[in-house]
Amino acid sequence: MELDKDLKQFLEKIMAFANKTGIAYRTGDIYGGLAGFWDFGPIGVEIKNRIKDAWWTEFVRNRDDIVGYEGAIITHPKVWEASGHLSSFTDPLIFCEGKCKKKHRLDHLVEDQLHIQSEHLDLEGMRELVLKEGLICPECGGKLGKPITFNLMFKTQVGPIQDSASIAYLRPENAQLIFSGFRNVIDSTRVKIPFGIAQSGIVFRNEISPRNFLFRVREYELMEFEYFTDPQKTNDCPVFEDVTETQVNIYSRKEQTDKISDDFVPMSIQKAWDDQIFKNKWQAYWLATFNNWFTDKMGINGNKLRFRQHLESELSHYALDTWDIEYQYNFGWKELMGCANRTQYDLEQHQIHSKTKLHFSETDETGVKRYVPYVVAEPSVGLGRILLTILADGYQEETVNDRKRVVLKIHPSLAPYDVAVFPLQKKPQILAKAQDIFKFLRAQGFTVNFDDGGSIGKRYRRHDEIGTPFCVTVDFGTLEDENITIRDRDSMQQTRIPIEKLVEELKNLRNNYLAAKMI
RNA sequence: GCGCUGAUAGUCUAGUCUGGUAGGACUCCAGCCUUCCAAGCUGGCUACCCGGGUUCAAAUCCCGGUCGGCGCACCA
Repeated sequence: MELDKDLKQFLEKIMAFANKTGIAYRTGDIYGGLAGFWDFGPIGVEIKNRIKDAWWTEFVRNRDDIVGYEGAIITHPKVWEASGHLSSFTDPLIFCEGKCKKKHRLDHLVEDQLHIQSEHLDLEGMRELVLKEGLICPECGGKLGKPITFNLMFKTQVGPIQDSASIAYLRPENAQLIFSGFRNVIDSTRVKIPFGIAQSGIVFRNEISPRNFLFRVREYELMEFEYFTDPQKTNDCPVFEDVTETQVNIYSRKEQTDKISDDFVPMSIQKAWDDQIFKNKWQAYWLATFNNWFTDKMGINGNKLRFRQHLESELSHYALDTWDIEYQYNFGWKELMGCANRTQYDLEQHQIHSKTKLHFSETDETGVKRYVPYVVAEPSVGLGRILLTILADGYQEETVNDRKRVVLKIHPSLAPYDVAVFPLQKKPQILAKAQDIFKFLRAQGFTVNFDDGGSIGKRYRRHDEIGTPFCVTVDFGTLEDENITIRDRDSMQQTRIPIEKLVEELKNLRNNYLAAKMI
């Protein structure tokens, strides 16, 4: 059976599937749900934790140049003042109640139509002007409604007294915790430039319109790091060789604005660098490294990934150049990961606002050198988006014996269970033997599920659906010869091996999963 | 946030127009049977998104809200 993943309904199918299998549910479901917020169920939390662990292992534990950090969710308000988030995100808006229903910046309307400065007016002041001066919608001449203040940040108060001094914000990104904690990290550890500081944590954004299941949400876990270099050596990337051969799909500004080519171009990282498509070598390195991590460790189809450069008009206030790695969802090519070159902007801002020196000192042959480090790359990826991508990419429907088989073909290292153990029959000796193997595998560090419910076929299907890569079945023969059957999720092939080789075999199968798939 | 549209068990759905005992399939649970790919039989659990209104009577009609989808807008 061919499953058309481009269909508009595909994501709804994934949502129903995730709900049914215990991956994700609407939060407060019994009360009707809350838009933009999701709970993760028993299966979802396992997959999620494995993705997170894979990220941390790859980019923190297994690297000499990146250290970890974990900042507070409710953040010192000055942090957002310094970063520019506070001033950039309190736009007063007003809606047209006439024909066009469009939204307008109220401060701009007041300035344009009345030619007065709006800077010192609050929302109420501007509202009075609208009524007094009879301002109308500049689009269609319709009546204007009640104005609102739009801020992307969730606000809260700290302590029992509610006044302006008690206002604090839930962080909309982890990055500012890293920047505001930068001084402490360089003072308390022996990091050497170039290096990165990584953080995985929950962030909050009061999105106007949450959409597409786990894709656009108001609370999510962001895994990101800031990679700092000497501002004079932003292109000194000694590990660039590791990625030069990597083949990626490039969708640069040129492809997006040229009428002639409005499609991405496949090429190697080396060629992209030679053709000056990237402005910074480290940024190219990190994008390529993540591309490989998505395909090799997350098992995501590389043909559905592309590198899209932000247009000038899209760039954030702090960014010199930003590239997204996009995935081709059924609802279009959308950002899976962003990687901005944030320059020295943030550290310099915090240096000014905090009156604390945020420079790095190092000694070389020419003497002592001091500088504010330069963030060449900030690879930033939402955990929920990876989970969604893995579900969308791995969900398959096949026809087996005229019946539908739903199988989640996710990388074995991300599956909620490493292996399931079944007794072929509920006979006491077989049950006991299966229990022994179950306990043995668990003691060996595998995440194991024991299932003796219903028929053997039903158990295989149940585990196909949640992505369990291997099932081990104990039968009468096992009692005689100590052999069991390993059944492979994707191919449904069965192999009979001795119990003593089981652990080794499971590890081999898991480690060679992608290579075996290629053949 | 605006416009259009929808919401019935864990899942898929019938019933809504035309108000009158909410039905089926799959899943799940128990039992029997069977024993390497969702087999069969019997039994069981579980639902009209929420709040008002109209009515003798509302899943059904009306109003408001919530949540989803699509489009627009938004996405530093």
